[in-house]
Amino acid sequence: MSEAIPSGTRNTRQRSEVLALLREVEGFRTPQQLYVELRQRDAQVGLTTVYRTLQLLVDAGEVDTTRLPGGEQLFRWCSPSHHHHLVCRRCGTAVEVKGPAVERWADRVAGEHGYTDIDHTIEIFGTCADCAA
Amino acid sequence: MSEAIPSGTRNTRQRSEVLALLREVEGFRTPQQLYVELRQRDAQVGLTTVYRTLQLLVDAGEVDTTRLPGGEQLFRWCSPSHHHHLVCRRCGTAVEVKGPAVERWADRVAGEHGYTDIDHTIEIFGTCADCAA
DNA sequence: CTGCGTGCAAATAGTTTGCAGTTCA
DNA sequence: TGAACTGCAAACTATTTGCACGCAG
Repeated sequence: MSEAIPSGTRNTRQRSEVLALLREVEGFRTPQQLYVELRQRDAQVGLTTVYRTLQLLVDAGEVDTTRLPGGEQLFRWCSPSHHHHLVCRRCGTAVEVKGPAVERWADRVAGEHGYTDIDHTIEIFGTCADCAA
Repeated sequence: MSEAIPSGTRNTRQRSEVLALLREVEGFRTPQQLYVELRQRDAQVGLTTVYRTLQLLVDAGEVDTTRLPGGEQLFRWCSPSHHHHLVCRRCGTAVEVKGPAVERWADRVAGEHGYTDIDHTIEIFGTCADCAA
């Protein structure tokens, strides 16, 4: 039932807690934030485990990761299709956005310069309507 | 003559060394790399000073900064106009690219979702022709 | 002169790892 | 049962800061 836990790994209480939280929140979170939120809901999970679980999920392609301009890692439960994010720099709420034209632009530009094995990062940061209020 | 050092600050040997190196190299560098390269050319500059000088230059808008997927900060001497980078993930060589259409897309998307005070990050990573050889 | 700049060493912050004890399959 | 998992504490990495001294203006 609690599918989502990568196969070949164990389904532990801690992992379920992390997964459950990730699926509930709507934006990106740092491992530290997740740790705090877990404690608030009385979920007994160590910070180390939060980090390890997140890494596990990233490897399994079940969560999406990016970085704050300041350098901390952010994680978010994420739909599998390729897209980018519009992230509130205050509360972390994120909106998934698509931009097929942008993808094409990136590939074209890279190709024109002789670059191969292209990958790209597009993040839009702003203050969401709620936080701006 | 060695203009480029932000006004209101002193023109020291160390700052000139950092600036000179930045202007010579063509790609992004981490503070640590710059520090090593400076020592190799017998420029006596402390790591702390490298960090402080880079911060100074970023504040003055004279260098451009971004992050490696791993999280370390990268700095590059950079032309003043707004643009993005196509960075070789192997050697750090970077090409400045412009994409007015992308800028507009980012602003429009953000606005549609009620976000304000927009900023964006667009980085394209790839392997340059030389490194692919 | 005089205060900004420098560099060492120590402090931080985020993240990772070693290891002994615990737990799932 | 026994390998995988957990969590504490310690290790690490990148970066920042405190402070006494030095040099630019």
